[in-house]
Amino acid sequence: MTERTPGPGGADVDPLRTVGSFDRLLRLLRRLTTPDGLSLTAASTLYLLDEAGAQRISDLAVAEGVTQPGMTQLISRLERDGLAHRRGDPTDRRVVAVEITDAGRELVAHRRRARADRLADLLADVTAEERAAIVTTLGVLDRLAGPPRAPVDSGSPGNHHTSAGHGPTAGGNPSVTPGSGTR
Amino acid sequence: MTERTPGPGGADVDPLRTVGSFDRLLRLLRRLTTPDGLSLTAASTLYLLDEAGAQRISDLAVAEGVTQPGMTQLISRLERDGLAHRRGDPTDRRVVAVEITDAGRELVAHRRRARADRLADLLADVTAEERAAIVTTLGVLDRLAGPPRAPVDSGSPGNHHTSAGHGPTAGGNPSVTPGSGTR
DNA sequence: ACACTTCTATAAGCATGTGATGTAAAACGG
DNA sequence: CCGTTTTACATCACATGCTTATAGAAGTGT
Repeated sequence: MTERTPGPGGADVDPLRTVGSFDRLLRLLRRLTTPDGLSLTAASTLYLLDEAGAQRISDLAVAEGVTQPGMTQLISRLERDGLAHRRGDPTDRRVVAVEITDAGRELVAHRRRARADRLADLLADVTAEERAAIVTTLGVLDRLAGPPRAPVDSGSPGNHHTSAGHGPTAGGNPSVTPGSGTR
Repeated sequence: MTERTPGPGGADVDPLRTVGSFDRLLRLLRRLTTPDGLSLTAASTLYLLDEAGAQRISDLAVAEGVTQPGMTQLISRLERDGLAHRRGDPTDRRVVAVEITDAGRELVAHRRRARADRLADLLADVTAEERAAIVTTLGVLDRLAGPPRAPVDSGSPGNHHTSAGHGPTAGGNPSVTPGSGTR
């Protein structure tokens, strides 16, 4: 409420100021990582398994943006901890379907609750108006984070990537196949 | 707990839905990590050095939420890469003042620009209304992420107007002294 | 002078990621 | 049907970035 943003059509987010906030956000996020001993990737993977059901390793790797060996190892760790397990696919014996276990589901649920509580706490200090703004912002984030956003060349050339060089999204496509392709 | 039903007929943030968005945000963030080879902590530390000037190692450790040895090592890496350097403090020869170098400053500036550009790109797909909402949200974040600067033990009693009772800051206080871990 | 504290460094270990390779199963081509 | 290629996963060697435990040097108090 302190800052009444100018009306529609006008002024904008000041990128520099925004970047500052972004830094602080990152610092904040780094802190609330894994209250329960799961890495970000591990947690995210578990969530995915919980929501979308069994998945093959390479798909998980793509979804989480890590390499296939990385995902293999992550799954091994999850399996070791009893949160997921491998199940062979009878129709194609190369693939491994990874499933979340009951323990995993429980952990996910617990985490989710804890996080919701925490958020609720934080939101207690926030006015209704601000809350509305947050809801809107989250919607935007959903939009931006949801679809992988078609890469550069597929269509309109007007899309200039400023930081083209080594895209931050460079990791964006770690390419699941390390050895076989590039080279 | 924290049955935060926002009172006066305001728009409500549904914690569960919010948590979902939060997950997606995390996934997004993990991807845009370090386009230029810096870890989150390294980047954050550099920013701090850039903004606040020379700092002693233990202060940096507290500020970044890592242990003192961790910070010592991080500084060694930054030094190795020419982004920061140690400078002895003549008045107290135990301490080491860490300073950012010109190269470090340059990198920070570059990163900041790149990030601003990227943000600008993203914001291109956002309506003015949504932008306003984002600005408001960022303000909230600043408020929430900014002050909690006074963790537990340091100094003045009665200082804790922070989230004393219910420690949502769960992992939040690694504390510079190693011995105090939960576990 | 001596014990105590403070600040940094070093050592050893763990978790998590990468790239290069190995290997079995499936898909293709003749 | 057999050989080659592709696909899907695993394994190995290594790098990073943390952690705890501990050492050691420099201030402080008595």
